[in-house]
Amino acid sequence: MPPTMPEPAEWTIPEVAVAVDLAILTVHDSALQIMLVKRGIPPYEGMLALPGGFLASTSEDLDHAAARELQEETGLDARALHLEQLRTYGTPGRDPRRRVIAICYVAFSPQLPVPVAGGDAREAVLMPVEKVLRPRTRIAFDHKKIIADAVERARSKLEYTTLAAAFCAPEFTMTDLREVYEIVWGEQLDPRNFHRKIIGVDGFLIPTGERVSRQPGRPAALYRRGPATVLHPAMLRSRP
Amino acid sequence: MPPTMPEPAEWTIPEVAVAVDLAILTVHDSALQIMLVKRGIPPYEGMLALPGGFLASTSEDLDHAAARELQEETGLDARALHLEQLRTYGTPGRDPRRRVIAICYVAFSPQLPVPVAGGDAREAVLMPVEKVLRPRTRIAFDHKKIIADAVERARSKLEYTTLAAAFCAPEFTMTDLREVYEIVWGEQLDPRNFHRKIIGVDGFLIPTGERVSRQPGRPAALYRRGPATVLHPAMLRSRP
DNA sequence: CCAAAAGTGTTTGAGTTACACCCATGG
DNA sequence: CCATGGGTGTAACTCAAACACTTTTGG
Repeated sequence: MPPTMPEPAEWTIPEVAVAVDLAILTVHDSALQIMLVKRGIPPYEGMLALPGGFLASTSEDLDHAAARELQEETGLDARALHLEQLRTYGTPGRDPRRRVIAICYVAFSPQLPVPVAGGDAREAVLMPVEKVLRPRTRIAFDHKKIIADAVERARSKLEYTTLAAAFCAPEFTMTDLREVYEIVWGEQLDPRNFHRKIIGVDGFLIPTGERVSRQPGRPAALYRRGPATVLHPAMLRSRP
Repeated sequence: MPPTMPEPAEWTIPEVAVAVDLAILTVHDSALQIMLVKRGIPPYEGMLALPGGFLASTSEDLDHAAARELQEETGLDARALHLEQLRTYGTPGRDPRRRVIAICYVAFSPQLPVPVAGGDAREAVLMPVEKVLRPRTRIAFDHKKIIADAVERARSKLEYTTLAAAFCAPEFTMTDLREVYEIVWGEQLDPRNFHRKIIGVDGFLIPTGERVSRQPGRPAALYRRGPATVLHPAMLRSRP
C-alpha cells in the first residue's frame, strides 16, 4: 500500500470523498428492474441516480456500509439477499463538485416487499433496466455505465452460479425460476430441458413437497433454495 | 452518489487515504509468481508487500494510476500487458496508521524482462504464489488475501478468455501456452486435445509460419496472439 | 371433455476424453 | 536409427437441443 510514494511519516491526503453506491436489481412485472432515487439537490437535481452515500465513519467496513445503505434505502436486510462488490469507479470529473471514488455493490433481490418507501422517505422508484439503458434515458453521474456493468454481472452470474434463486421468493416453482433466467437474459428457454437441467444439479433446489396451482394446468412443485452455489456444468445462454 | 447522506452543500471528508495496489502475476521457472516489494518503513518494515501507492493527484484516473504504478515499479508498459481492476479492500484496521481504501488491480505479464529493477530502485522480488499462500508465509497488511483473490481471478479467466496468451512472449509455441495453463491451474493437460481445442477457437492464435526446435523432437509452430478475447465453449479445469 | 401447464422419455448432434498412431527433428 | 516431443485420427462418452408424449389440473 504505501510502497511507491514519497513516504514521509505523514502523507498528504488528497481531497477525495469515498462513496458506496448500490445497484439493487429485482425481477418485477416480467422485467429486470433497478432501484433508483430522485436527487433532491444539485448536481443533477431531479434526475434519477443509484442509491448510496458516503462512508459514514472512518471505522466502517465497506461491506457493512453497503449493507447499511441497503437497509436505509429500502428497509431490506442484507442478510436476506445477495450483496456483492461490483467495481470501483473513480474517473475524475464523474462528480462535478469534487473527486469522488464510488465503490459499487450489486444486490439481487426477490420482489421488493412494499413499494419501497425508504427510511429517509426519499423518492425511490423501480425502473426496467431495458428502459434505463436506452440511449435517450438520462441518469445522474456515470450511473448508467454502472447499471450496465451490474446487469452484465447478473447475466453472467446466472450462467455459472445458483444466484437466479436469489431473485425468487423463499418458495418458488420451477417456472418462477425459469422466468428469472428468461427475463434477465431476454431469451426463451425450453421448459422441459430447463427442468431436467436444474433438477440434475444437486443442492440447487430442495423440494418442499407442496404443490401450487396458479393457472389452469397441472400444479407445480414448490422448492426452496438449496446449499449449492455453483452450477457445474454451467447453464449457457446463446451467444450472438 | 450523495443521495442518502445529510447533504449540506459541503460534506465532511472522513480521513480516508486512497491507494492503488498491484498484483503483478507472471509465469517463471515453471511457477506462477507474483511481484512483491520489501517495505522500507514501518508498519511491516522489512516485510513483503504488493507494489502500489497513493493516488497521485485529485485528477488522476484510477486505471491511469494503476498503469503509472506499474511503470514506476517495474518499467513495464501497461499497454503491453493485461491490467484489470480486481477489487477494492477497505476493512478498517487493514493499515494500522489510518483508514486506507486500496483499489487493487491484477496484471498478467509475460516473463519480466530484467530482474525487475524498479524506477525507484526499491527491492522487488518475484515469489511463487504457492509459497506466498502457504500458512507460514507472512505478508504485509491484508495483501495475502488480495494475492489469493488475484490468483483465483487468473485461474478462472483462463477458463473462458484467451488471457493465457498474455503470459506468453510475443511469439510462442502451443506447448508454451499449454504450460501456462498447467502451471496456473496446477494440473496436467493432454497436449493433443489441448492443441485441437485451441486451434478450434478461431482468432485465438495466428500462425507465424515459423517453427522452432528447442528440444529433440519435431519442431513446434510459432504463434502470435490473435484478436479473440473469449473462449467459447470454455476450457474447463477439473473440479475437485 | 378441452385447454393449458407440469413433467418424462427419446433422438440427435456437438464437444470432450482417452489413446493409438504418424511426423520431424537432434543426437 | 531411436528417443523425444509435435501433431492427426478416432471411438466412447457426456451433455444439451429439439420435440413427441404423458400427467394433472381449471373451466
